[in-house]
Amino acid sequence: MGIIMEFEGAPVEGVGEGGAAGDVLDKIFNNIMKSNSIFTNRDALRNDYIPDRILFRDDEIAQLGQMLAPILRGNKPSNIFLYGKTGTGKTVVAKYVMRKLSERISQLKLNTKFIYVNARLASTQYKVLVELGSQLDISIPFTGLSLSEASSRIFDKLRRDGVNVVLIFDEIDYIVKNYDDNILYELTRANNELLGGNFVSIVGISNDLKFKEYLDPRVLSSLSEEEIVFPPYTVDELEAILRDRVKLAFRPGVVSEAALKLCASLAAAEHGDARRAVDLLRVAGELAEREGSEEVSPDHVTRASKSIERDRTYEVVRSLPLHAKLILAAALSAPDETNTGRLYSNYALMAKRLGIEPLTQRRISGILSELDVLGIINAPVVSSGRFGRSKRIRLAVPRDAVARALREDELISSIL
DNA sequence: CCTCCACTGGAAACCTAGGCTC
DNA sequence: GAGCCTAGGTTTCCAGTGGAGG
Repeated sequence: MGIIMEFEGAPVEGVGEGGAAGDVLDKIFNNIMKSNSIFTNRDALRNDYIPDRILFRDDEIAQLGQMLAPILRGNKPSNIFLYGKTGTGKTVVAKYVMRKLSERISQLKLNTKFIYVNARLASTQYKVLVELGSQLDISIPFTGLSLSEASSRIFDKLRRDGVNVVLIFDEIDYIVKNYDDNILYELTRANNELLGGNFVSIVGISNDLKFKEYLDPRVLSSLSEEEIVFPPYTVDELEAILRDRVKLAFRPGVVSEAALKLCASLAAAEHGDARRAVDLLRVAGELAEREGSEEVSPDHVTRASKSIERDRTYEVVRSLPLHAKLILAAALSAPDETNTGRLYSNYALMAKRLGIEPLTQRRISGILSELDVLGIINAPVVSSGRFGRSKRIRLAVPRDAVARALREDELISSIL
């Protein structure tokens, strides 16, 4: 297994072989080592950071704590369902409560484990079970087993070891929409199989408020025995949250009041998304630091906002499967707006030129819908009357970011 | 009000990689 | 090691459809 090195941010230019390179590197390293970094604790701005106190979520924390408290007596808590839009604190609250409870559990020497699985990363039912297994030290081959075989291996092990599990299942809507709710059924059913007082409880987290409509009624009734709804943050709340993080992450006085307010209002415009607010702050800070600025200004925030979008696009496109990339390559070389048929023939041509067998139009239509969901393209179905019905396709992200990510792929870069 | 295009999107069949059984 | 099984991706088949132009 190789080591993949990733460089974040702007490429370092002018570093070649020979004498000058050392000087450049020395300069970079010295800058980093200088103790007067504007950051004091950059980690406090990472999006997996869980602060010691979470603002404006006291009720939700209390509710979740209350619902999960039975595990301290070794009893099974209800299955719980958390929902609210992105960046409303669902994940952070869940992880926070999980951390606090874990402390108690280890004091009491209870055999209960918390497991966190994100369904966007473990994107198929089978992968969810593999992930679940790996966190419980049960090795499940990445293919070859049936879902029920894989889940009974997990249950067997839990029963043998007498382990209770609270599964925090983030972005649970992802698997349910793409497949059906088999594993959810398997998992909620687990308690009947696990005799002897063991339990598996699920804390499901969803961004999609309508997600429940996709669920089988049997699963729904057992999955959402309890629910907590997370409202979006207001601008004032976002400001307070940022102010809190600024204290943790930056040297005093570095972040200007105007910059902070701008972060808050930009994020508030996107349905009160705290994650976005903190991301903006972090990237703005990194920009400021890289430029050797002593202050994070509103200008840094504005530029951060653009750079975040580019980075996201770049990351998403880069990790796409080959044919999805080819479709984007075809879309890049097409006019701004096109439709399925035209894009398909363009794509098929490119594929053949690369010696790749093109997928069928039916499949491409499906991939286009997936790209639409990812937000890379915009592809609503429109009817042009006599001229048929098709997807109206246009890129929804900056062209240059897509192009940069595609050029990374050796095969595709050869025809761009 | 009807027609008919260029697809869409559901359903089923098929393919592949890999584990399991004997 | 042959033969069987499954999940997930793809192909095949096809009925269904919104609305501009007649």
